[in-house]
Amino acid sequence: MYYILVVDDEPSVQRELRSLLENAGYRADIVEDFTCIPEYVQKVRPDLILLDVALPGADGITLCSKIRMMSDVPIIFITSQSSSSAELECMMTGGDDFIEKPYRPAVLLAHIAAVLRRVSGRSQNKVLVFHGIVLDLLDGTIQYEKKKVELSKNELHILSYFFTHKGEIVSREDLINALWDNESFVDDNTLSVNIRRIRRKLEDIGIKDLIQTKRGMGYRLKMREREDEAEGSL
Amino acid sequence: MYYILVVDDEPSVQRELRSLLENAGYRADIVEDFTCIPEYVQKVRPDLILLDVALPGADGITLCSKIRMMSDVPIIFITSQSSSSAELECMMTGGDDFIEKPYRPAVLLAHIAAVLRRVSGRSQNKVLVFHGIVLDLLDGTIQYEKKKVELSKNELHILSYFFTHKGEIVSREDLINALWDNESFVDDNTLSVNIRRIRRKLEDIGIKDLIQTKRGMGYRLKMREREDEAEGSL
DNA sequence: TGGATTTGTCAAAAGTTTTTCGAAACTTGT
DNA sequence: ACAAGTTTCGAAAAACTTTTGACAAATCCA
Repeated sequence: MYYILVVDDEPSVQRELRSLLENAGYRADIVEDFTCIPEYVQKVRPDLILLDVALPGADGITLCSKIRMMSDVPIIFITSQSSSSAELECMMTGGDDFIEKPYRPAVLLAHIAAVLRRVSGRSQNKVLVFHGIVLDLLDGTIQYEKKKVELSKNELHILSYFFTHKGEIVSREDLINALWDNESFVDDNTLSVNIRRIRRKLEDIGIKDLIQTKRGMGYRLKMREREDEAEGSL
Repeated sequence: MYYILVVDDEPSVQRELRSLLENAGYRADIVEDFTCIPEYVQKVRPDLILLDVALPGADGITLCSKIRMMSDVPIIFITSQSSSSAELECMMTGGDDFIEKPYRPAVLLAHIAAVLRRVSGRSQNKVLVFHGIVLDLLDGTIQYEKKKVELSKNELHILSYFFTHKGEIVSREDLINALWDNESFVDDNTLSVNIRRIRRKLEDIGIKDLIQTKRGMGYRLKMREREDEAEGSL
């Protein structure tokens, strides 16, 4: 799970970014004490920094160059006043990307994912997120609030099917077709057992009742009341 | 000297970009035959691609995804009509950056430099590091805390594949393709044996459980869990 | 050429995951 | 409350994948 540091002074932006990032499966942290950010960065070692260009007291560009003296962490600048000379300065100071407000949340996430992809040595990030539950397709794991379990091939396959059909009722038949592509005549019960094993693993990490059964129809990922449209990262 | 491929159909833009890039110390090359760009990229191996989103015949986004199927080269999109959904699509398809026309030349150069700075760390690096384990590609050795072993060709190849796909599940098939690029029909078990030999050597220098097997899916470099309380040493 | 190293193959063993089975638990309609 | 149909559950068998050791083939290097 990637750890992103947000450096911005406006409370509304802070909240907005935090929820956006966390819903996209990142761990987000807000810094407010701008004076000792470079030291802080060195201490907590984030995977990426979102840095507001205009900060009260210190400006983002000097901050960036100070951070650069001690760390190579990727930095994405965020700015409200779009000026190409500001952009130039940001990029020359060691910034990795530059995004203007207002931005579409999904676009910001896409840029973050692109930078992280380059830096991490991982290829494309393939993560599906649902209510803070992070299903990592490359990794074959599912994570919820710091707890993580390994998934087997079937389990991963089933869960990814659910995560790409959030909230829909998925019929047993659909699942069976998705898993056992050709007709290999699996007992209908086989699916039940696979579901049960998934549910057990989910409980191990504190998720219960995620997969609901709709008797006679199939299964469904539980929709929670708090329904914010979070765009997943790539 | 970095080698940049420009994919754009307008002669004026071509000239402009060529002179801009060459004056900045890059080697620039213009492609016009859009149909076989992926193959061309694979052949000439540029360090970066500037890709116009709107091309006659083929669009930049499909082109990008085709290139991505065979190469990890950084791609910067250039567009004349600024649309956030186009930007989103570009970034999700594997693009590294997105720049709108009209741009200030210096800004474009700054973005190019930023992307190259990130990538150069990877392609030019002759050593790959992971959790204090140092894989020396030139030397053909792997080292961990003063202890070092020599690796054979296969072993080096496999390990470097893992080290460039940290934490991902790498399928046996991928590994086999990476090692025996032409179809020489190696026994599937051959890979297992090579893995075992690597594991044995790793154990000799005190590394155990680095290569995990995900049954039915492949292998994976063990990712360290991020510790929550960052114990910084200032 | 000859010896050492690396690489590929085989078949048996070890280990996991997946499937199957029957019984229990649950829903729904009458 | 009962019957009929679904779904869950635990345990054991089955199926499958990977590991292992031994050996042969291929390659490398003096």
